[in-house]
Amino acid sequence: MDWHAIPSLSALRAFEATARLNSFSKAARELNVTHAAIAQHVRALEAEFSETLVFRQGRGLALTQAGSALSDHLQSGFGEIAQGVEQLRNATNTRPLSISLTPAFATNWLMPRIGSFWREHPDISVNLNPSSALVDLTRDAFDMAIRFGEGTWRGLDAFLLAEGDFCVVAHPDLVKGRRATCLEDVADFPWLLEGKMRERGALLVKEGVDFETSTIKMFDTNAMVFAAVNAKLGLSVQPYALVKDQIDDGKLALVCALDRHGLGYYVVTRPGLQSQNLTTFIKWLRKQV
Amino acid sequence: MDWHAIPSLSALRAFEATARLNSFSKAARELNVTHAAIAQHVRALEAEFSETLVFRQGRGLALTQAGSALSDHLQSGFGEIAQGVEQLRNATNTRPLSISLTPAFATNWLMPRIGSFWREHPDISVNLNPSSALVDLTRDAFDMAIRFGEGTWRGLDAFLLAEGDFCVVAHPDLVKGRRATCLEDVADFPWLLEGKMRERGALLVKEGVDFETSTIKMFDTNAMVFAAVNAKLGLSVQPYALVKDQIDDGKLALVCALDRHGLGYYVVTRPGLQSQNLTTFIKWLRKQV
DNA sequence: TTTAATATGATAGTTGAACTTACATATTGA
DNA sequence: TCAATATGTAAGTTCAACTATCATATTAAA
Repeated sequence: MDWHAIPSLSALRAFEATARLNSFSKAARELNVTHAAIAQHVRALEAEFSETLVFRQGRGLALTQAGSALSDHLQSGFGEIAQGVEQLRNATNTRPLSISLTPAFATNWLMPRIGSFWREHPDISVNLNPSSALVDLTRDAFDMAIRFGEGTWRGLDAFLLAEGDFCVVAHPDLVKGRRATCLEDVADFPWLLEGKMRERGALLVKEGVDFETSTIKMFDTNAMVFAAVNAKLGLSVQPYALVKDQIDDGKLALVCALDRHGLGYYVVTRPGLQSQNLTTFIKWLRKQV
Repeated sequence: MDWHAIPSLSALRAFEATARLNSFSKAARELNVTHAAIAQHVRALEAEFSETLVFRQGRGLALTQAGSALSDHLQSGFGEIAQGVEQLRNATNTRPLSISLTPAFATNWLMPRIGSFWREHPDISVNLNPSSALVDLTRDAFDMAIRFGEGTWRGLDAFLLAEGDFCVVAHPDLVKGRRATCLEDVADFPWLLEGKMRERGALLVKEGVDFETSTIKMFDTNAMVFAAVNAKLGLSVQPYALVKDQIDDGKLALVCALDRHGLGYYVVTRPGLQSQNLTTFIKWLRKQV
């Protein structure tokens, strides 16, 4: 593309409208300017090409051969551009919201609630991508992510969705008949830990748990830890937000809460303007907490 | 075409270059502006669409899916426009010069000289359209006309190419042995007149010719008048410019010159800029007189 | 023919989109 | 760690684009 060969795009736009409507005045009304602006542009084009493009015919204008030829190309070219712009606008409004989140948060927090969003906004489709891997919102075309952390991600906006305070939980049957309100009460139960989550182990050490004398069972995923807890195999450390629902329902027993440590689940977005659909979804999210 | 749906064309142009070159800096150099100007345009587009179009990748930039889709349309659209502009520029420089002139001037003045123009400018083709009818330079797509008259045509530029002084000519054989330097000397010869040219008859009356006592032969075209003169049938009134060459060659005899009356052959053009080829042709014309 | 409505023609004056300047920050390769 | 080369951002400037205005041209209806 040699941009030097192309005269003022505003002038070409003015001429395109003039050619299509056979009138400066009509073109001016379409482009929301005065007829003088249009006429100046068209005269400038004629000077640029040393070629008459339009001439007076009665009340309006008619195209010369040269003007007609140029107009054909302009209509086709600008049409293509308009189409591209149109497609982009449509795509922005109709494509599914793409959201990256951790599998545990998806399973234990979002899935039980997402039905309400779908009922309220049946026209907005949401594409949930559970993955522990960090993603680049821009490169991987996610509109939003829900991440566990301290709330600081370079170059991204984030706000706290749910506190990340950890707690110890067990199956109600397992601790039935026990006081089970502090760690000492359940010191004889095995610990069920996800292999990757070393920080949760460290947290327990800080709470006075002695791994030398405790039984420890490791699992690959948090989903397997939950399955083990439900099988009454032992105790698990989980963010309170993830297990609150099941505790309230009596499906899990809360053994004890651990100290706050400043972590939490954050809604992470790209800075700047957000699509209407994303704004709607985030508003809904805030209503859930 | 709904121009309201299309954002700033300058911004689209900036984005097109950015997308093609994967760099603000390169786009800026191509468009002869600073990188800041390009960046502002692209950011404005992103805000307009609420959609990221480019993101940093190493030293340069990469396109998002949305950016890539838009870029495709823009390249195609702007390409079409560039092509139209290019064709128009080429057409202006390569299409034949189209010139309207009177048949008599073409035959008697221009044709004997045009060979020299073709030799000097073999690349410029000239389309001569002999016609007595007045033409609209713009509507009929003529670059230029040569017309006989007073030099004032509304809305058109004109300059005098050759004086239009009339003279009386005859075949040399016809007036051989006569003094033939004034009208009285040849009062007994017939007048050969073109039917339409009543003003030339009026001119003769003003010169003292008595049509009551003279023989008059009328012809439909000036070419037939010339043929009749060459057949030694009588006298003819012609603009001096048209017969000067033949008088100099001895092919015609000049009987007498008539009074000046302010008419002449004019080069008539549209006001404003002229194509290079037309300028060249007009320059050559002036050299011939 | 006159008048009213609606065009284009032309130009001096105004304005804001586009641009430059300037400095900060980020990435890469030597 | 430094030099080279990007992008990020904001304040300030400028000129292309636009408006306002008046003149002129065309058409249709009175």
